[in-house]
Amino acid sequence: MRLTTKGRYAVTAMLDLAFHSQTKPVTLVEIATRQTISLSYLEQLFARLRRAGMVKGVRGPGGGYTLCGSANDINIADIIMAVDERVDSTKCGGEANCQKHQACLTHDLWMGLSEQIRDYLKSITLGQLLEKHHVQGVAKRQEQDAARVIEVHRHPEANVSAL
Amino acid sequence: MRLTTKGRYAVTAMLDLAFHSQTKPVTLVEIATRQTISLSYLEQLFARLRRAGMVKGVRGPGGGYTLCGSANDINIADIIMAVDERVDSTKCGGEANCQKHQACLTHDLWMGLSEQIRDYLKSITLGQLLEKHHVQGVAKRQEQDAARVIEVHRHPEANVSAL
DNA sequence: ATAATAGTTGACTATTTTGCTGGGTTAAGT
DNA sequence: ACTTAACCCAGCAAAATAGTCAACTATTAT
Repeated sequence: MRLTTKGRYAVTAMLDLAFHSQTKPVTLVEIATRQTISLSYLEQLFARLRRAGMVKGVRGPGGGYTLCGSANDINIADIIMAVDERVDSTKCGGEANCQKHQACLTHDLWMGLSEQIRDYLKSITLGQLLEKHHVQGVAKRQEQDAARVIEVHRHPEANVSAL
Repeated sequence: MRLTTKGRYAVTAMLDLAFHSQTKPVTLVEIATRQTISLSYLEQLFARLRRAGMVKGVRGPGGGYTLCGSANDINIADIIMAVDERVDSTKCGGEANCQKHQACLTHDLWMGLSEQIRDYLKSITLGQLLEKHHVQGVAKRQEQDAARVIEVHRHPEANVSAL
């Protein structure tokens, strides 16, 4: 399991998609502008995500991408692995032909850790993240509201609508 | 929090160090040969680890590196962050000047996830990994012993010492 | 039919990271 | 003095990352 900016881009885009594709397909152009990711880079990422069966492309006017299935059925580990292009990740790929015992020991340790991380990310779904964020968002808005109440007392003209 | 091969090298080297520096300092040459990492790359990694206060260098003959403190006090997240050279990691670095609300929302989501991963890795120490591995190692050896018993019955000449 | 939309593909470039080489200098033990 | 090692650089080649460009194909609204 590797965590790079590439995976972050993919997760971010999928989050955006999950958030906006409730009613209609979302175009990559929208995601690109919202998330400030280059369109063509998104195209590459979504090509992999589509091949992994996580999103579905809808052609023609009004088209775009939608999630395949519910946001609650899509976990973070799968997204990252879909775009990450697994490359053996070890020099002695689990083979028994590795003479260097010590190397294999620590190598085993790392693999175990990596697996733990993967399991962990597998237990987190897009739906959970959105849900969690929703809660946080509400909390944050409440904070801001409270701050605005205080602020209004000093600068009554600053009472702008925040959303 | 990023997980790359660089971090893996660092964790691997630290595991090796924790395992072998019980009595005396361990030279980078030893680690390099055991873990098949280039000496100069190790030097770079250990320069950072030293600056982070995780290892102590001892010069001169009989010198090498030792852990600063117990293996139970060194967690994985700190090792990775020490070598990883934090580079802002976000375009709108938490600033309030980011107009793109939507971008910040999903960005927040990712940051939250990243933090969860970091907390998770912070909860795992070198000592725990070594301990865990020790248990696994014993179990694996027992498996192999059992397999050898079976094997001996078929090919008595294959009774080589495995360790 | 045809134009518009939008995905598909592949090649191509710039930048960054990675892993490594080799040259030193400095401190400490013999 | 001499050796052993940490320590410190400057640079470098290969790979990965991030992004670009352009031609192409499939779908659908009109």
